[in-house]
Amino acid sequence: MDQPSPPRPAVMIDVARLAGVSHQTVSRVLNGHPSVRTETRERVLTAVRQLNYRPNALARGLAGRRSRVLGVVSFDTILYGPAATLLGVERAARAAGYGVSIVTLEQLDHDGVGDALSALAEQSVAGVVIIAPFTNAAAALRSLPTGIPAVVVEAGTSGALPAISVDQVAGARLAVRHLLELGHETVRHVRGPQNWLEARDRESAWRSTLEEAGAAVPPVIDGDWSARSGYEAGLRLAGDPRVTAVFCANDQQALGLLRAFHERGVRVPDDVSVVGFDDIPEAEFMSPPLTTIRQDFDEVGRRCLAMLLDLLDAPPDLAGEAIPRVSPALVSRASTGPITR
Amino acid sequence: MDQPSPPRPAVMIDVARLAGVSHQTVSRVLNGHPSVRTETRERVLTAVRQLNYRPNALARGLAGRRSRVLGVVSFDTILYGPAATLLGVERAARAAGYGVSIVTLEQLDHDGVGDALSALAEQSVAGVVIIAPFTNAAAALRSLPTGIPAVVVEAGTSGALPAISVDQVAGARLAVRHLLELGHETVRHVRGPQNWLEARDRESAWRSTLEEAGAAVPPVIDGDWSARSGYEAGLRLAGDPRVTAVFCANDQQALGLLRAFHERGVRVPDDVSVVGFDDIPEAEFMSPPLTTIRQDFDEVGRRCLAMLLDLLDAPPDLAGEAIPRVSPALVSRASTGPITR
DNA sequence: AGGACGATTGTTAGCGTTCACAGCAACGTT
DNA sequence: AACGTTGCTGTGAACGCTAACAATCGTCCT
Repeated sequence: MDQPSPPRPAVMIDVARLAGVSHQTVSRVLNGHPSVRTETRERVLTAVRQLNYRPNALARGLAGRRSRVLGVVSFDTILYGPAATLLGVERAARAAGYGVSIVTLEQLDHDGVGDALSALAEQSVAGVVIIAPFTNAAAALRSLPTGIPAVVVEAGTSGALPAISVDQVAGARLAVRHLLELGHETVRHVRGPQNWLEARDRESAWRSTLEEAGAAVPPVIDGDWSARSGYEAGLRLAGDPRVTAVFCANDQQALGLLRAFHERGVRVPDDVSVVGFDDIPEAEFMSPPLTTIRQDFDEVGRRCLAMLLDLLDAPPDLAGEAIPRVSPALVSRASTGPITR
Repeated sequence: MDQPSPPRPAVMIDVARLAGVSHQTVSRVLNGHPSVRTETRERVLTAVRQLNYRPNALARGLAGRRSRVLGVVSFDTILYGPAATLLGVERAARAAGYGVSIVTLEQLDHDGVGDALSALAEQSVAGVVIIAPFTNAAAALRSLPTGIPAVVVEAGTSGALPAISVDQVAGARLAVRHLLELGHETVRHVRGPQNWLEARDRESAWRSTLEEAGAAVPPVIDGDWSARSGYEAGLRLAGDPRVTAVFCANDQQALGLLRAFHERGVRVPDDVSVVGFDDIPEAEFMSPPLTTIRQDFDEVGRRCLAMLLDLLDAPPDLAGEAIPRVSPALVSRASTGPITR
């Protein structure tokens, strides 16, 4: 506050002048180039501090190759999963010194992803993370403009692009096994929207786990991710005395289901056991507390960013790499119990 | 797919050559400058399409004044409010042709905001939206580097910077009045974390509404935004027969409270009425469905962006402007009812 | 001792745009 | 006929930085 700050922020040449060196030397210091005398480096750094100099990212990006900014294509950032993943990615990116530019898709379609991608390309992002796990993703991704390095998060079995995902199949299996082991003869499933890969994975793992166990596979019940869809499923299921266990594709649906059961006098877990998926912070405080499958979205974000950074350094054979999977875990709470009728 | 796409994306000079004009004319066409002959404009646009040219935002930002990218400083993007606001802002920004760069704060402190802001300044964003409604915000904001236009969202009574907010006071008043009108003699309040402006506003409005109505003001109960804190508050309150109405600072807390009441055999709304705040999508499916205060975050996002864009064109007297407030609404559901004991 | 070499620094040229300032017609004015 | 005006277009110089190369110096090797 002593000196009136200049209206125009300092630029590299100002630093150079103050330190008595050329602007290129300043650049070298800032980029950690090895061959700079220690004394010179000190002098430059002092000048930097004195002028409160911050390099201009735009100019950097224009002149150099890469732009210290990553793009993230996301979908419904109010949903817990995408929001948590976005946060994880953003954190990891910031830790690695990258800025993050986001584009939220309005709808899950081919063009949407294409547009988002080219909007990001326009901003010359160094790479992109795609958190848009819908079934047509692969196709849209092939239209990646000018080969920006990209990593897909949460996609199921993709293949075309480097991907990382929570192991949905393992998660669904945990849920179904848990219920079967409690003595339930079979398990109903309220699935998620069919254009989400996660929803498909969870459904097919539910089906195959039942089959493996020799249990009957009852009809699946449709739903989107909303509590409302769970509620509606619950109303339908409440009348059926054969139903003793339900596996919901996410926790919100489970909440709606619990609500419907409560309304209809179906007791949980005495009459019916319920399992969700995600372990949202609220799951523990539902009535009753919800048994669910926990996903570590932060880990997903970290791993995915590590992957992208690798890709930036060495953009090699993107084919055939195994998709790293983060393991989910069963969190057992009061909404599930042994069969009693 | 007919022509092999060139490895290097087209730049302005390529377009110019193809159209047989100078690069400056291309620039003029792209920026909608009036004095370009229609025929020339057509020729340029055709070339643009043919080469699939997209202007480079970095170069644009460097050369021109403003950079078609807005910064957003946010806090806990997993919370419903911030996530919804972020989405609203992002949508509005995209609609206005702006990209969005985000920085999520790890913790709510002065330095955090300062760092976030200078990280964004480094990227030469045209302006920033700050969704970090903590009580020290004003101070931190004054340290805005080099006067980037900024708008604050969700802040309470700020003053230093242009702001927009949901009218927390009106919302809390709606909640308390609703309960009083149902015949409750007074209303307990589970408040939010004290460093959030919203939490303070809701608490003080709760207090003043009670006072205005001549009702006793019982002690406030501490909480953060979490369901857990609501649960703990619920356990404490469940033993007290004088408690007939509770106003929670958000819906998650209300969920926890409902859980605790259910566990302790307190019936809602027969024994105690409960009101939340936010109207998260799950509120309708809690047991019982939650009476709450709905906030229109999308509207907040839109209004706030409009404000910022105004600021970009004319950065005038930022002092003393009244803070536009978005009105919340009461959504009455089964968790509240007339007093019965 | 002559020259090659490594370390350190400076110089020059871009990166892809926009901005400021010319040009250069075709037109009307005095 | 000489001179402003207006409408359209081109030229050169930024913007702030990095990349590639040149320059300088002291040191090491034969």
